[in-house]
Amino acid sequence: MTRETMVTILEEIALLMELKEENPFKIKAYRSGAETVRSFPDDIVQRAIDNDLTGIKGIGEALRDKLHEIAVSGKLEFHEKLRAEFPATLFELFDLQGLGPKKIKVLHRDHGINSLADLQLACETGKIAGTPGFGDKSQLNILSAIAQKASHSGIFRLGSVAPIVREFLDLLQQHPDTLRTAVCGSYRRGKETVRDIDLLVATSQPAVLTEYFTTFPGIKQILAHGDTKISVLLEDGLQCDLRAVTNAHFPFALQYFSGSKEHNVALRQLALSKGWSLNEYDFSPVRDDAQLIPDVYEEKDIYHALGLSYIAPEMRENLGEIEVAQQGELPKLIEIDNLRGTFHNHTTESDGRNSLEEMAQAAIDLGLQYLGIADHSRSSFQANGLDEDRLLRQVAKIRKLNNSFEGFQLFAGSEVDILKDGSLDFSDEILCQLDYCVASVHASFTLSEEEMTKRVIRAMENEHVTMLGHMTGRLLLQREGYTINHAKIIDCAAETRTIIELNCNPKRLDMDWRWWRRARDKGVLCSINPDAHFTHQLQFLHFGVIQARKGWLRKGDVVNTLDYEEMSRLLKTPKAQRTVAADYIRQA
DNA sequence: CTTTCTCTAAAGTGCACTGTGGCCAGTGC
Repeated sequence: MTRETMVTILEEIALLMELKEENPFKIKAYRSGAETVRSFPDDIVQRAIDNDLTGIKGIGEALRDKLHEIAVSGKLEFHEKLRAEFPATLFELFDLQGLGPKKIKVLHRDHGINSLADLQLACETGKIAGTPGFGDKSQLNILSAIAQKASHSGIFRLGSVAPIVREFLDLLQQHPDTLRTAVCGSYRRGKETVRDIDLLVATSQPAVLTEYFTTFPGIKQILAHGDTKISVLLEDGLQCDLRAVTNAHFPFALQYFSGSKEHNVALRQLALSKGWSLNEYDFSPVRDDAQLIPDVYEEKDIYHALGLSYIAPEMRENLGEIEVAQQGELPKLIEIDNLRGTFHNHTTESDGRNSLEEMAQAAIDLGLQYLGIADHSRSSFQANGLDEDRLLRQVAKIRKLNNSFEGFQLFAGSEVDILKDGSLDFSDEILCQLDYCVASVHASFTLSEEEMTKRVIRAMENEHVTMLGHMTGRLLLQREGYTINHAKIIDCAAETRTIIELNCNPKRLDMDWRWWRRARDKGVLCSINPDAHFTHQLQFLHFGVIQARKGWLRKGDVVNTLDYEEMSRLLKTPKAQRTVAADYIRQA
């Protein structure tokens, strides 16, 4: 019995109750109960077994008894009965944009739709249009939502595969015949989404290692199993390949399988110019006048042999990195250790799940010198946004709490909504009482590109807007971002000295890495922000640093590498005069 | 279903957008 089982059952009950159109507050109670269980800072399973849940906020009499039943027996009769009323495949429909419980219920009841496949067929044959509440447009929208979902199948977010990669590398490392291990592919390059995991192991016993790999947890199906390569499908549909090579071939295999394909093609051309061919095993001479091939022990030796400085995997997209490496002018990329603090974090005051004090302690534990709090503003009702009174009380609380820290400080801020017309959710009189402010779009996503760009530019022109939050609002593999003219926003950020956030939530990673080089070259500063709603989400910083590296950012391009004193000074400087601060950080 | 300065009773995020159907209902944030 695990905590996850308890959470899953409660969440499924909520979904089923939605289909049955139960009292919405009842449904909400199950959802919040699930969230409480998920983030409970103690052994909730044991507490449930002992029936010791009384007094936990969000868990009343009914949930207490149900959780006890789950913890003791592994299942819940109430849940099983509820589940028997609907086919399990009906849940697939909840992933479709635009379909909620009410519409799904109608589709199920009036059309016998039980699965995604049923729905697609019904739409394609024109059976849905004409149903009360559905017209031609709805039918088309459903089809495009289905296509959208299909286009995401087999693709995974960097953040969701990271734990599996860590676990598998660890298991490989434990084997006595393992010499070296590495993860390659798009994961190593830090792409925001990946299609598979490519693992590599150096060993003199390749067949033993590929056999060992079959015992790894979570494998659903073995797609191919040879002596040096094995390919498996994991339970969630993610494909994972392992290649076992000799220690001598390891650097070449690592380089080759890390890609990108385009980067490797360019590299091979470079090798040819020296009279060598390059593949996943080694360099070999292809002409009589070939230059002498140097020894290769590590991946960097390959780059050096080709007359290049070592190119970090994140940069290997053939976007100019080879030319720059030839000139020996590769940027020294930012590293996680360079960060001194971070902004844009939530607490229980809005929709975060940890208190101000817990968030501060977590930041201290990570070794940060400062943490910026930025709870939602009043217009974000869905996120329990703060009104002026609550915000000012929070500011006062932060000021008081700051007296109790040594070598650490909180910055009081707000994630203020950018309203439809580009005005802000709080007046300047309120904003000027904060240490900083992140401005973000949370509603009216469907404006035209021109209107959206104008809207955001108006917000950035405000003296109190320190930084722009998640540039496009995208949710990777889930929702397209709103359309906005990145180039114009970047220009405006440079002009107004507004910092642009690199939101590290693995679902967002927004602004996209493809734009950062341009921003950097215009002199725009980046703030790597976790958008943490839990203490453990401060660890998202790790993903943000990888994206920053993909965007060629250096320590000096990232504002939260400044120490507390420098950061404090920068925030107190009027925006127009921050040129100096920006130059200063650049030299640092 | 849970909480509560109405504690055996009532209140519990509110607005914008879309499409449909006739001025509303469902969805998403």
